[in-house]
Amino acid sequence: MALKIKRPKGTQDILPADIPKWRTVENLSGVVAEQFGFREIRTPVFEDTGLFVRSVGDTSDVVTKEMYTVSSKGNDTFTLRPEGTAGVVRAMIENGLIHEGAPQKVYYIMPCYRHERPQAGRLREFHTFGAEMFGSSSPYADAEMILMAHTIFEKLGLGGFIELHINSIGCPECRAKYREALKAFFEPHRSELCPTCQERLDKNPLRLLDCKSPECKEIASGAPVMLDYLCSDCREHFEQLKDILTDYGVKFTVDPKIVRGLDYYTKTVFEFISNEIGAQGTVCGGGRYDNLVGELSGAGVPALGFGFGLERLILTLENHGAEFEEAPTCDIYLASVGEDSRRKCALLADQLRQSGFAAEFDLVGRGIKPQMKYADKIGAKYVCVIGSEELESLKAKIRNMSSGEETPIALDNFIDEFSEIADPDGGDTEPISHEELLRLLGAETESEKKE
RNA sequence: GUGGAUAUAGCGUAGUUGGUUAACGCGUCAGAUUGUGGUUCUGAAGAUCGUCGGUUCGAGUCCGACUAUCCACCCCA
Repeated sequence: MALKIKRPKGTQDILPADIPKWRTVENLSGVVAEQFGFREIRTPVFEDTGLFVRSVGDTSDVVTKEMYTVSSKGNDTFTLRPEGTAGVVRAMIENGLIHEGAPQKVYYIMPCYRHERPQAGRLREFHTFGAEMFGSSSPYADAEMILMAHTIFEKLGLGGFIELHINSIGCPECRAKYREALKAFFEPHRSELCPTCQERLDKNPLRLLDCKSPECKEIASGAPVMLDYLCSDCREHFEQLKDILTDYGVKFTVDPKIVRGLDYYTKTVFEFISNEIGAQGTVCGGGRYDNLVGELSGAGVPALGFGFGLERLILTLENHGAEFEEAPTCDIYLASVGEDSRRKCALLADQLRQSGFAAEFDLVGRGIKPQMKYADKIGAKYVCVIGSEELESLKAKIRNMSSGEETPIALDNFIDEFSEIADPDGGDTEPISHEELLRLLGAETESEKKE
């Protein structure tokens, strides 16, 4: 009986046909990040459990019920990272990079893991693009991060479909005052709140604000607003940020309900929201976390960052009819008739590849006609049939599969002659470069505007 | 953890008020005169109808349980 092995719940296979859209998003994000002066960083998939408990917060849902934690030999416990920031901050501290010249700017693309019930736009293994900046407390840094995310979405053609919401949750001082004000406001309504909100009232009153139960919403509608409690420093920071964004022409909505579920945020928090991919509309989230580096290392280094979910971004992209085609790679298919000719095809394919071409030949023992069909299906640019006649005369024909045109070619000078036929301009087989990709996408968005 | 929906060949679907060999499209494979693609035509392979149990002379079709998936709550990317 065949074993039925299924992929774990909440995971996804990314198939060859899906790769073009993934590469588009990954490459474009990387190009933009590097334009902003960010360099790529890669950190381990698992970290010491304590790192997440201390950074994400020991009362957060992520830490209390969504982590994949394993115990290692000995007494150590490790956790599959539920988000990217903590590990990156740890790496920056551990490798001394936070002491290099400020600002330090890094970006990353990494899988993350959270044990939740899967649904549209929510997986147990998901991929994030993230960027973090260390050493600047200027609101220009906040704007820089937001502008960078904004630029990526614009370049992907999603400008009109993703909205930016921003808020400030203040520093520990003014937030503490606000928290007291919230408690004072909700306390009289305690019995009317939903059970989870009753708990929140004691543990994290801020979270009361984005409860979706109608009763809580109703009560919360009259609650005090964080923005009214900001200290002068935090208020000034937020005002400047709004001005800078306005200068950039980046549209935003001030949304006092954004509080974020990760404990390390201070001052600026923001989300980019797509309203067409189901209930999980937050494509991108981020903010400032000025105290996290200090809590983990003692060094007072202000920092901020953001992350977006590649799956959610791709969902948004697909919902707007963006098409991603697989680019055919095969330059030449060598069709064989019989074993002697197949041997010749195999050797020729090897030489072609060494000369930089993508070459294929029959590996399953098909007849000539099915081989032609196969060559057509994989999008081979050229086909050469090599049978007994060609082996004797040493002469064959190269067929251009899109035009049907045939050109004679000598088997004993195959590589050179094929290079001239297929490669008159001197080389086009390189994978697409970042610069090229950016140019292509830039050109596309411009032409779209004209239309 | 809590709700709701769904479960038929590799994929997408049809299967009327339960009735004999479960249908169609795509895909796969093979042919349509001698060694040649994209169209068309013909044919073939491929399904214990999610699993287990029940009702019935008879169940893909009704009932129950289980499992899985999806959607939503929650949370967040």
